[in-house]
Amino acid sequence: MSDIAIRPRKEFGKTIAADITHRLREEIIACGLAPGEPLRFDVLRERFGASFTTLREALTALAAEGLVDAQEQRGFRVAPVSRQDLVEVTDARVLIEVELIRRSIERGDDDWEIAVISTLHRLKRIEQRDPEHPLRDPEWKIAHRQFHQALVSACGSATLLAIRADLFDRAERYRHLSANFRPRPRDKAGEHQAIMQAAISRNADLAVQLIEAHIRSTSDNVAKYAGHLLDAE
Amino acid sequence: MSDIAIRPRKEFGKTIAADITHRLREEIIACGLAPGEPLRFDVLRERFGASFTTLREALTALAAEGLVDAQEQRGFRVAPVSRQDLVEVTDARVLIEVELIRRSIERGDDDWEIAVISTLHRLKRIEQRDPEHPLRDPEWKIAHRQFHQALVSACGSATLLAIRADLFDRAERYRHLSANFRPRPRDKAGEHQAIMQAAISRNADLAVQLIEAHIRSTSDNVAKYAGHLLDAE
DNA sequence: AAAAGCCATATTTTCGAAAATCATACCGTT
DNA sequence: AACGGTATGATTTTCGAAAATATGGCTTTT
Repeated sequence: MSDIAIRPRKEFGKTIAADITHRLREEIIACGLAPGEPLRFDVLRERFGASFTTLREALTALAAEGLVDAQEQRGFRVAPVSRQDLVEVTDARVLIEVELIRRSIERGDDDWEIAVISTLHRLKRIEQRDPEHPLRDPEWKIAHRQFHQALVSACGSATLLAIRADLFDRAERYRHLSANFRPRPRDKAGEHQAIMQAAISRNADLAVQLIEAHIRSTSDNVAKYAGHLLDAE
Repeated sequence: MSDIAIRPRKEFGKTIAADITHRLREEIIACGLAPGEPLRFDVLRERFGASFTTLREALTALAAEGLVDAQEQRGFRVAPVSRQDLVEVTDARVLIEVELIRRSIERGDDDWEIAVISTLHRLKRIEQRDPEHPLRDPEWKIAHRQFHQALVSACGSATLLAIRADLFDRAERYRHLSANFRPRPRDKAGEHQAIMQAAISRNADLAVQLIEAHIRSTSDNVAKYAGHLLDAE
């Protein structure tokens, strides 16, 4: 009976390094670690309970994803934010997401349609619980991510999906950055619904147009409500 | 006088991990480490003279670039090659490179033009030395990379340039893979010249068309002459 | 003979100490 | 006071031993 409720030191089957990478990623995206903040090993060691080298491995991986900034011989810090970076991430997302939506609409089968519909359904359910502050709900975040993931999942390119995933994470961090200052969410539910319908009805041009507007308006909102955080560096 | 000719254990100002990452990357691209080959720490330790954890950090970084395949609890191996992966890399390169060429042509200033012209000039000079086997010449590889880099350097997006660089490396590995079986290089010099002229004369449509043909014909050549290496896995 | 369990060995993964490097404060000189 | 150099403490980076995990062969059982 002694082993009840002992939290496992890592997820099953994973290395500690992979687990730390995951936890650090989530924390950076959620801005629990502020942009530009130095990531000192003493602090991380205490917070995550891992050794120097394991942490170093995790930070190296996150640096490749663009969430951490590695400064040779001077340690790591959370990747800074800036208007320029926000614009770059947004443009890159549009370029790639538009292409992947087209390919998915062209290639998607029944399973794809089901995935799109069901992930949207779950997202709506969760939104009904707390319509005011969806971003604060971890489940909403997951469901939102999964819906967008489902939309492009039939594109057929693991390579582009991996790139897309990294950009999505970087964009999500910006959303979190502005979440505390944004008066109230716009009608995302309606936008998601429209995107889903365009995709399922195989109207690629419309779906692409809606997705681009969706991405850009999210980005514009960040620039509008978190602008003061993007300039001061 | 005792310190003459002692090779420094690392490049100036860099960490050992960054140095090892660089050397491993070059070796994988050049197929000195074969696709799919297991990367055991004993062997790497001897070959690169670094410790477990330093090597691990390098391998983690290369895994994020798609040159190394990390298998949880079962070590690392050189990323395998396949027809599917070649197609994905090629398509992704076309998508991104086309966009970056357009942006560079639109935004490039005098310095950009000079960089394009001078990197092409150097490339041609090197090609004259050994017109038969350019890929075996390390200087040609560098010059070739720099010419293509110069073409897109004015695009204004560090984010997309970083993605492009990773894809370029992955594609270059496939070129090396087929280099030993390819009878003789096609007229790359002429293609590069035409691309340069289209770019400098700000003919975006033509430049894009030429770049896409350039990338795809290179990929087709790999599939043609290294096909036997892409299926057997 | 095939499958399942078990042990021994090979290999990866993690750790904290030690070395290397950087940042800062101090001191002497101009 | 300003500057340059140097010592000191803080922090990162590297290392090889030790722990954890996987692999392959051997034995036993069905």
